[in-house]
Amino acid sequence: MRTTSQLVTLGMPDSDLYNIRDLHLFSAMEDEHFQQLLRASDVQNFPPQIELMSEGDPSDFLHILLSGSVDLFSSWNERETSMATVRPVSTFILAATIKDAPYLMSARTMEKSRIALIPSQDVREVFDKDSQFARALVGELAQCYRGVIKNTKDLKLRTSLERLANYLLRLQARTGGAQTFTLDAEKRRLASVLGMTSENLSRAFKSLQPYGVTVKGRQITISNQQDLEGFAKPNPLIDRR
Amino acid sequence: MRTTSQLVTLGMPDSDLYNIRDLHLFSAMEDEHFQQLLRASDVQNFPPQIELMSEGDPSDFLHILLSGSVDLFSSWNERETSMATVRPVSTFILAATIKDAPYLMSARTMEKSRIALIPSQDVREVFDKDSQFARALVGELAQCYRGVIKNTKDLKLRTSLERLANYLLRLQARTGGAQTFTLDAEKRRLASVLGMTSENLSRAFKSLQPYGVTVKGRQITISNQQDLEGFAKPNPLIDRR
DNA sequence: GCATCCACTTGATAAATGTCAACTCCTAGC
DNA sequence: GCTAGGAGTTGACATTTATCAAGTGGATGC
Repeated sequence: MRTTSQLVTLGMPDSDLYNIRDLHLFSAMEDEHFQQLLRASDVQNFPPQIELMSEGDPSDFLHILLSGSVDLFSSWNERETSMATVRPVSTFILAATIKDAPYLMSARTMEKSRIALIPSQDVREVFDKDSQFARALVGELAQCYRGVIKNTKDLKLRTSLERLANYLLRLQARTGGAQTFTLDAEKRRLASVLGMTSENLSRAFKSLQPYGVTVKGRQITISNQQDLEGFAKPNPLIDRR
Repeated sequence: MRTTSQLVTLGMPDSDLYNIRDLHLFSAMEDEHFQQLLRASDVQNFPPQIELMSEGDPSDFLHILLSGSVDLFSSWNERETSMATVRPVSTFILAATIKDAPYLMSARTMEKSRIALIPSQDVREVFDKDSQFARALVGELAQCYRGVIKNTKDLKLRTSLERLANYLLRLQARTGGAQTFTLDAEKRRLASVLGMTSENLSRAFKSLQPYGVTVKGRQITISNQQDLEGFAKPNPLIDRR
């Protein structure tokens, strides 16, 4: 009987293995299949600002971000927008891998990042023979789908100011709920994520001052929680992530 | 051995059964499991403009639209937006059913509609024991996910005029590619789907006249395909549906 | 055939958002 | 410490989009 710890012989540090195995996506699958995935896979370190893939490329690898952070973005007609931020430990471009379809988004490292690459071919093979893995994929994809739907509601139902206010409330909750917390990205990226320009974001922060929002560099303080929530009107069907 | 045609005893017309069984989602699953789903299910006819579910409701039933059409929409803070149109034969609110989570969207019939309702509980039970069904779910959800991502790119990267132009090109392709074709919904719904107001849509149609678009009621004519495509710059990573 | 209704359109105006250019301020590197 | 570069900000202005109010026109019903 093999155990996960023996897989260290594959050249991947134990901690990486455990982190991956602990992902909901991989936790229930058969050990042998998990090993098949890892045998074929590769862990690489990337410097910041490296483009990992371009939209339209064939999806050769399922990516798992082990440390660092990755920006998923998309372009059309000389314009570019940030679609999402990937934080460790999680997979990305799962749907393209499964459907054997081209990537819909490009990806670049935002900081020094450690990424496991699993050949899409192997993911699909294991998907065909490991029904526990297939079931985990269903949960993962349903979750992703609902996340994107929430994002669409945010975009279509709210102004940029309202999106910012709700973003701050979500970030605050995610980082522990303290009055003061720190933005997790450059402001220009935040602007792009929220679907606005840097200039507009800058002004939006000012417009939130009357609701008790103070900005100092990347540090945000919400001095009047009630006030901001009264304006933002957060809604679990949009904001619970 | 039971065959699908014997299921007529369940009270559902043969044609409905075949239509459902033919959906990619149900085509590979075991017959016995398919029967379990149908035994518990119910087919109902709804008049137009009936609200089938409200966002936030627990997801008690997987819905399958057999005929008619359904509008999926969402509200926040007195505002409302159309998220998608369901056309037969297809399922909707699959992700909520699978995750046993509240609906993220509301649904209403746009015309007289025939809908099969399968208790979510049964869908999840069959999902647990039928791995072919689980695999089909993966494909379906990945497809849905990619669809919403494309929609997000459309919203974030294009102006409303560009969205309309590309929408017309997609609709034209979907309805056979002829120069003249017919809008499949009221203009005010189309406006909402495209994330704009009726008034703005009306003006947008006018702005497309120089590119050879003529509008007469619901009938659209694209007299200069090249010209319109030159403006719309359709892209498979956004527009191929 | 006429009245009514309702989707759609149009015009005037306001609000939201983007663009461009100049400027501030911080920081990395020498 | 000084300088260069870049993120962020600000102001002036343009564009896009929404809002409100008043039409128009086609379909329906009596």
